[in-house]
Amino acid sequence: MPINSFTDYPMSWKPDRDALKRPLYLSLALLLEYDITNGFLAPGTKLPPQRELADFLDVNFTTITRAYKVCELKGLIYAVTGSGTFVSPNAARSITISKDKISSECIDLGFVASFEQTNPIVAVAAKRVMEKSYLEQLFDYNDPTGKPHHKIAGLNWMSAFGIQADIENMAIVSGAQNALAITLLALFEPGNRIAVDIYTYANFIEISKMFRIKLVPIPGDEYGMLPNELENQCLQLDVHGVFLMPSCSNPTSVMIPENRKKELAAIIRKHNLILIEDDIHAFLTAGIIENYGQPMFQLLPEQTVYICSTSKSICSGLRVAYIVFCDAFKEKIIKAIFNINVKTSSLDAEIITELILSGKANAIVEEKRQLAQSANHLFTEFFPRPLHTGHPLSFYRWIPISDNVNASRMESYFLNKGIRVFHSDRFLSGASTKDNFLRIALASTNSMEELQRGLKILKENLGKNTDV
Amino acid sequence: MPINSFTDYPMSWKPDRDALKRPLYLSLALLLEYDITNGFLAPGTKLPPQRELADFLDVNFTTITRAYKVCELKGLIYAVTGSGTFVSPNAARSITISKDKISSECIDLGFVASFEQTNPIVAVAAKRVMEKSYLEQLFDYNDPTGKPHHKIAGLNWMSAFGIQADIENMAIVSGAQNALAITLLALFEPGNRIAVDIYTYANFIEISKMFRIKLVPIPGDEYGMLPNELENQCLQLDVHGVFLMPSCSNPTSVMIPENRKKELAAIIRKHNLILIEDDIHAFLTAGIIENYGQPMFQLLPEQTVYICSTSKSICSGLRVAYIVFCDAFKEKIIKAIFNINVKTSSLDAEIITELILSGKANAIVEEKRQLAQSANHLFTEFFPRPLHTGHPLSFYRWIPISDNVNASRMESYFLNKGIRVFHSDRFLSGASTKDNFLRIALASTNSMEELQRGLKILKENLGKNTDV
DNA sequence: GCATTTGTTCCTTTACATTTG
DNA sequence: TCAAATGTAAAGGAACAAATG
Repeated sequence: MPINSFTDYPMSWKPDRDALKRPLYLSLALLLEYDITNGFLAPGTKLPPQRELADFLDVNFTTITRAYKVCELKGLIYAVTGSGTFVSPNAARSITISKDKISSECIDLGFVASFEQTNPIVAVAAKRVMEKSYLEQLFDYNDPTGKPHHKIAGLNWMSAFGIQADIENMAIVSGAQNALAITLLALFEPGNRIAVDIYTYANFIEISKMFRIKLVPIPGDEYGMLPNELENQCLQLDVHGVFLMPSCSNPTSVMIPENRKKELAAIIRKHNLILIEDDIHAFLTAGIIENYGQPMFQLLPEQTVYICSTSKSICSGLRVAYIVFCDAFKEKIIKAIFNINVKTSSLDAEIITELILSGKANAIVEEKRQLAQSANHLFTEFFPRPLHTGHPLSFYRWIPISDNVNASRMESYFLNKGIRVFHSDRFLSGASTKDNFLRIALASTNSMEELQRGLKILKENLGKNTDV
Repeated sequence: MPINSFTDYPMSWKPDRDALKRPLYLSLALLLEYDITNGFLAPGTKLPPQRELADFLDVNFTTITRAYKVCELKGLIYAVTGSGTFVSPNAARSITISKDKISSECIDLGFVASFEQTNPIVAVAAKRVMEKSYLEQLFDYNDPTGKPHHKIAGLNWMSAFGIQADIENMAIVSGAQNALAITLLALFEPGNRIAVDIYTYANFIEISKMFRIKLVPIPGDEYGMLPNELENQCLQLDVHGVFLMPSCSNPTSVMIPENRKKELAAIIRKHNLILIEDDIHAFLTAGIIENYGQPMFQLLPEQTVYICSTSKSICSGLRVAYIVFCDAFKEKIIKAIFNINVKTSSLDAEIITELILSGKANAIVEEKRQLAQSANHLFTEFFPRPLHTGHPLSFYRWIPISDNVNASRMESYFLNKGIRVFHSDRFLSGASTKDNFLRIALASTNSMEELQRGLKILKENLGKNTDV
């Protein structure tokens, strides 16, 4: 029975006792989900402590634990022992980022495309593929993990980034996101934990939610995730994996230097984590950036799933990525590939292969690099101060902002001004922070002129958007 | 403390008490998984009852419940209230079916391909696509759910099967299996139950396991799933969905007649299930088979996810399927598409579209139908008696066998004889049965002559494979 | 620095439903 | 027909761990 009085300290959430049906915990979880998705409980709201709410509802406190857990696995709330339970920053909305649904008058500085101006080169390669004597063999079920010459071309391509692997330890999949889905399905289970940067790839956050995998946010500095912070979490929690983009993290554009990679690798090895290394930006880094060494896969080949997509470097529409793994992961990953994809289109893989073998892929990369350089140069003209560290050729920039309205309103405000930008809350893997940033995509406009117009709008309206 | 004596009635599984660590249930689940995957516990073995094992290990019986549940969600075991807990038929091996890993001397009557002899027509269409003025636009991130003209062609294609839908209620995905993965991820949660035929599509069983979705086997007859059996299960359990292939079930080749569809639809409506309708064989049925009416989607548009792959009908290597859904499912499905695929290759979709709009897709279908007719005709020459009912143009046949050795040994036996066939155990959604069948693929050989050789080997060796 | 607050984990208790004989 | 066997589901209890003040 209730023993406290709640009149003096009203609880942030008072579910209707009479609305509860058996099973109590599910009924309660549904009520909570309803109130969050309908905006009655704003992001960041502290929910009543388990024992207090249990007292109020006259149930055992572990019933509240269960109800809260259902919502936590859906990503609606998060809990911190000692502090309380809070509504997630992105609880009420999907943060999935895609090219869909944006008005044509709007300049897109949100979604990160890949300087699509290079696609005429792809068209030429596609036409050359049509002359192949074995063209028809690209249209059947054979070679579900990739034809041997596709795989060899992939290994060849990745060797420039420092990857040494055998044809037996790789497969062709349909893009980096597809590779992440496959990896999570193959090697993780619902309830497993993966360590990530505090700000990380939004679609990785979303797919983790969908697979009921918990993310453990690890603080970082200008050189990336902090090894001792990772170690702390591993000592406290049962962490199964870690997700990193060492060549150029998304969204922060942080590049992890070699010594930091080694420190992180030591922790990852010590705690036997599975490292998911998304190296989609390798082509902007390996052989380009001074002192760049090698992917972390080479440091931890037995514990790493290395993902190398060609979407950003070669062609975004063909959906081809390479996934590299050790023998221990092989069977599980290939099974997941069969169950999610059956196979990746051999035609798409053939065109990518043609581009690689003919050297045109390198020409594309060179052109994209120059476009990236120009775009970054343009960006620094608008935002000259050293607002950030990060990769000099990044396809996006990460800027701190003083505006402190909520993320949705911020994004809407800029949409109304004619540009789409993404607020840092979209990329939050855990609790809200005081800091606010914007991620500005540089690779998605049709021209530098359009990018310039977009950046102008951004600069003119930054800082004007502050609540009380 | 233990109160019974176990010497007289030895338990089928006696885990080592001292090997248990805390948490007990996880430790126990791991032991069980190890003993099953390493063959110490054969498929079909009855495990000790929860209370008996609890007594033996001196723990509470719900601790056993939890340990068993972990293994059940992994598909290793299944439990029947009142009867006991049993090792699953396919616990120790992956039943995922793919084109991978088969020696080249072997005639493949296992994996169901799609009479790949029609692929030269696809090659011609691919070349024509290269002449399109908008070719380059097929290589970017745009239109992640499909370009409008791709979708319109898809609706056009499906209209021949009786589908009426709006362009807003469909998307292009990368094949039927991909569509199933997307549907399960979008609309179901771990622990949910989906009703299926006792024998069902093996890769659906596998992906359900991976997503921790429980399958509820429903008995059927020559006209498909029995409505009253479905109703019974819905009354007893919380069933969330049902998976059907009404045009031609895999592996049984059963075609559901119109009145049965209506009866099933009534139950599905009454219990508000989500129907997953895999209509990959529509092209062999709609407009071909007498008295064929329409897909179940048209009976239950608000509750059905309709999946129409072009892999079997047009081209297997291009990985294009259409997925049709109501408004209520739309947001979730599109989010799942973004998180698993980002998008499907627009080039692949364009080639399929070209084939459809030029009428060549119909020519391919006509050729495949004729090949299917020849193959079925050949089959009946070898197996003349009415061994089965089922679709007359099916790409595979389902035959009862008297041989009663276990599934793996049976398949190995035939592999040694030079043909690959699949035993019915691969397709079991639940408990083992006394009956044994083989699924014989007719659409995977390079020629009718090769099929004939394969069927000859099959016939010569059937029935010779019986233990004791 | 330690008591308090708060969340986590897992085992136990209780009630119940189905199958079998 | 009904009791026994067997599995299922939810909620309670107890011990623990982290963060707070």
